[in-house]
Amino acid sequence: MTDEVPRILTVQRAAHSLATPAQRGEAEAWADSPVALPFGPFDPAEHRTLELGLHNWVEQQTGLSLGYVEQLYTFGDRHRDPREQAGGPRLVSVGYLALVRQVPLSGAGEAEWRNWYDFFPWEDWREGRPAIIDQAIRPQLQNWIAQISDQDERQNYQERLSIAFGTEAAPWDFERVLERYELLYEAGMIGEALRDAQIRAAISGEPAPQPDAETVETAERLGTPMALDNRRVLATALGRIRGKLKYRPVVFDLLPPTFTLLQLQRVVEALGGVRLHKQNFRRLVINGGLVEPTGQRDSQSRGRPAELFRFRREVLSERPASGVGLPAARIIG
Amino acid sequence: MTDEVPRILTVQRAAHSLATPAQRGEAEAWADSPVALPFGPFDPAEHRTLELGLHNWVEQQTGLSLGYVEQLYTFGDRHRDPREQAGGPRLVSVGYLALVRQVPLSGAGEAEWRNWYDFFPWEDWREGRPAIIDQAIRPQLQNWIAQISDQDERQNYQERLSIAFGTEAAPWDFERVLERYELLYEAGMIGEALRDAQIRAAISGEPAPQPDAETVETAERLGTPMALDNRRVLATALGRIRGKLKYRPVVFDLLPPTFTLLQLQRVVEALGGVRLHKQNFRRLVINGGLVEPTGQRDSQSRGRPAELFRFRREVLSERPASGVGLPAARIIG
DNA sequence: TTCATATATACTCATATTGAGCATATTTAT
DNA sequence: ATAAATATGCTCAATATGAGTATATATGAA
Repeated sequence: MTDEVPRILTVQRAAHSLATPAQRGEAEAWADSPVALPFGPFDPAEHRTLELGLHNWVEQQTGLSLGYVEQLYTFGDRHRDPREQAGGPRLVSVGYLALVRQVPLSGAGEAEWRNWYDFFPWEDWREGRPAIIDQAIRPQLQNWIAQISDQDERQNYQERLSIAFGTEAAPWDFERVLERYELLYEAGMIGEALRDAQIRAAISGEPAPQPDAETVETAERLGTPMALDNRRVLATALGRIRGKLKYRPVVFDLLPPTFTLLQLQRVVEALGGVRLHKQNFRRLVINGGLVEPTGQRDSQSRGRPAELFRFRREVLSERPASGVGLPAARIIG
Repeated sequence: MTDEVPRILTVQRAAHSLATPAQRGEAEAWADSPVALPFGPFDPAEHRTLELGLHNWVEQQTGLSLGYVEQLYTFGDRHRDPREQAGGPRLVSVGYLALVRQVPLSGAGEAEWRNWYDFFPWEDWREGRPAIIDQAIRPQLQNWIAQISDQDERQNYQERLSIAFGTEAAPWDFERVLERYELLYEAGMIGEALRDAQIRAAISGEPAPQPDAETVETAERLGTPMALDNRRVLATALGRIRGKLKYRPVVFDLLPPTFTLLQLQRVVEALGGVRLHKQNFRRLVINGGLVEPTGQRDSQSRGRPAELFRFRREVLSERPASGVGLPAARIIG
């Protein structure tokens, strides 16, 4: 986080992952989306666990030491990397989500912090419902679904649309980041979808599809494309972290040891993509025992100085993780 | 589920996973825990996605067609399989959780349905707090922690104990299945821990450790051991499904198309390992729009016949997934 | 010095949700 | 006819949540 911008660490191109220089050259020809998530090969001989491999790799490449680390998902679909179709190896990636305080990068030099919402412009509701949703996303998705010939399939997509993007009756669910991304991809509205169509055509020798101007323009408005399926991985991460925000104290790894409640709130808001009610947020974290006052106050700010708080680790052993999961141990007749 | 018993599908031994007959023979010598989760090698050439590989494999081996499927976790630690230390290949497993209605098994014949709580006797609180917790688990864990020499490490384990098994003040958290299992393993109280110690000694040529009688007896009371780290995988699954119970309608894949509310409640209770308040459960699922009445009634039962309900799919598009995740789309000043 | 503005903090109040129990309805077994 | 078992309906207190009002304490400009 810097100011109120949630950032992700990106590297410049995917080509590093490839084993041989020959493959690398081949990849660069296709790499019209040079922005990628940091990654590295897993070396079974060297790394005792997957997570240690991750730590080592990130430390070495970026100088960062990771705080909270959580395994996200393992991606193994064919054609995640179009080179596979041309006889390349099958790529299976184990994605991790890690939270770090932003620091200057000392790594190989191609790493960069980028605004998370550059990749998902429709996910940031802090300034209100993003206009692009009703201007482009909903109508174009609706059109795309309408022209599906198979009745069952059409109905299925209609339901997915309702679930992912909400309806009049149903609100927007901030955790369904992946569902939204996948719909946009399948509808061919996302940059990666256009790119992958080109690649498939090139490989199979068919003529390259020519998307019309509106399609291209929409794709550009729908954020920065990434290498391979990295944006899907990133969508998974955003959904996951949003899901955890409220019932596991994960955000504290993004804050200094002491902080004001407004700072804390801003981090939560940035990740959640929503504005929260300030007084209620205060009540929640204080009464919930998540933080405790230090007695010191912050001097930097404009108005009345805010008290500095710290995270209360004890909360971990005090209350069950899920605010509303299964009921606490109680036996009822 | 049969009656009120949640069941998992097991196969008879782990040896099938091995590539060559030679390795297989070697494995059988070590396989003193023949109960394993069903599994199979992933064949990149044949399987378009990991999940399709899973479906094919299970269908072919057991005749089951899977309903709800969810990726659990990818396990890649060294020495998940002790053979690795003797130069065997590194094993990385992608675990999946699938829900199916119990049907007769038509597969290779070694598959079997087993009570989930045979492997985690301390997780089933439906008949009250399991006695083993206070008779054996807590005191022996406490002893083990007390004899740790390093101060920081001891304190860390003490905190993990509080979080995993609760304290006077803090209730038992039904979702922390994995944390509990891992503590028991690290403390050497679980069958697999004893087995792995033997294997490590055999490989390194050291004399085999001789656990005392109490240790062996406790391990036996702590449930059936499984091959490799399969019980850890299973613990992950139980924790995951418990976490999802309350805010995603996953249980319906374990029920027939229509069911009584008590049937539904029994399934939730079996997985959660708790008894629930009947009237409140009814209120929850009806008012929550999860189910709708069919107008028909059940005739089998003893007392007043219960109405048959069905799952309301529409609920998926009506309300945000998380009962209490991030707030619904609302912008507040 | 004074006041407008910004921020922090405290408190109120209506509404919704949850935990627990009581009461009634409808069936089967004896 | 009655006891036992189960289903269903309703109440009530406690707690949590959403939204707002009120007060406190700082900065910066007039």
